Amino acid sequence: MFSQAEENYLKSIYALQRDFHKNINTNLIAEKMQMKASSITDMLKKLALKQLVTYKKYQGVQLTKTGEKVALKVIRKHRLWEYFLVKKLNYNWDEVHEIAEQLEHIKSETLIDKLDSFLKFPKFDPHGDPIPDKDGKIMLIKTVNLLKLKVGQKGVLDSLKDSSDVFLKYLNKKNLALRDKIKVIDIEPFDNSIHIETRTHQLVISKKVAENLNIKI
Amino acid sequence: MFSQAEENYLKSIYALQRDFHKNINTNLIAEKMQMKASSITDMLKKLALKQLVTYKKYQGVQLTKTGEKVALKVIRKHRLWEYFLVKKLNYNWDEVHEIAEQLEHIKSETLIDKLDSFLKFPKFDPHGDPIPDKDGKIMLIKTVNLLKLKVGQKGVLDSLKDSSDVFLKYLNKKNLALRDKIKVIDIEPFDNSIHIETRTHQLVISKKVAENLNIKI
DNA sequence: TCAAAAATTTAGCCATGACTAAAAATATAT
DNA sequence: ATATATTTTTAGTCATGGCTAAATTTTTGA
Repeated sequence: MFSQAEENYLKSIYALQRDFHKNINTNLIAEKMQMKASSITDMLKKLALKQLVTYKKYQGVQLTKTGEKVALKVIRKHRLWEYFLVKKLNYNWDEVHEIAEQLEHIKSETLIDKLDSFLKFPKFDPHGDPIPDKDGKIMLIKTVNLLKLKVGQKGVLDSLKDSSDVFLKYLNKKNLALRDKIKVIDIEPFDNSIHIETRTHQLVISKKVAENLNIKI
Repeated sequence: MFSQAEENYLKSIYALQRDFHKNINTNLIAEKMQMKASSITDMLKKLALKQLVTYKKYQGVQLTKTGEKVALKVIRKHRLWEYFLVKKLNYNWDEVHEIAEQLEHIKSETLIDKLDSFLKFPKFDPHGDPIPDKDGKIMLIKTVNLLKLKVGQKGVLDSLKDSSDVFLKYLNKKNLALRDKIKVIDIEPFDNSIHIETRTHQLVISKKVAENLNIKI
């Protein structure tokens, strides 16, 4: 139906839309996908022709209803495969992204629902992200990033903005895991670094780290 | 490392070599892969450059040691994924080929060995074909095709030459399964059709069917 | 408001891997 | 032995999806 390249564009645009809630521009997509802006323009024209995005020259893009449905299907596949890799094949959460990037493009009408059933219909992937159901319905948990908390406030680490292996390895090293209770002890005005406390230990994290931690209050 | 296209060529050449035990020519590959001979020539040149086959113009090809190793890795992946699809996701044996054709190209140093371990190191795929181990060693079972049996001779249906879904559905319909005991009751000289008997029933199969059934005596 | 900067698009190129049609080499049959 | 048939290769085309460099449009700031 759609090529791997097309699916990857839709997925990226979907993610950017969720983060920025506005028309997504060429450079943003280029940066996210680590490609050149001219390549993006080319593809946006093709996606527009196929009615997967609405695109007006120089005005950025938006997914159409169809485009969003396709994106959600790819995301569903990605997250179910990640769950499979971690829960059944004993991978660590920081090892599965690359492989799931490939598996998400396997074409079959039935495969992903059978996998879903085999896995007993998990609701969240190993990074805390919700898995869309077979109708593309996705459970949106309300979270804020840790930067928004004030001194003394508490919350639970729910999911991550960045799920790259470097970031995941950082969290491993610092002994931070999903579902950990986190309390803000102090905020350093000079560099916005944050002193936090968990059930087991205390540590200082940088602004950059904090903005990638989604907290449920 | 290698593209899907390259891997598919190597796999096809491997299969043809196993069937014909000689240099494999362009047309044979073209027919097996359902492509035009000119496309085959193009790719053979590329594979030769990468030392995956030895190729002399107009003389056909042979896999090199490396080429064979790559082919066996792809076959290992294909068969393990087929086993997974049938045993874990409850697919029927006639539904898994297409999906495994895609899954066999997933790139990862560790995935297939973890899958192998998860599946408890199966030795045969759902069509009775041996699964190469992680060193590419493959168990070769000595079989003959059913055409070779004489009236009165008995054997066990071990595996299939053709594993296409049409043929598998035929076997389902006729109630023939791997490991069935088969006895030749009569051979019709006019069209070489064969009257056979299993533990449960009798039937007549055509020459074409018979030559695709591998029998262990 | 308008010149410079930034963002975006266009034009043209490249690799991969398919194709057709024509040319060349090999095999076959009288 | 050689003409014909068959097989294989070559040459040139196409689609996909990247790229660079240049042109164009939009945004920004004095």
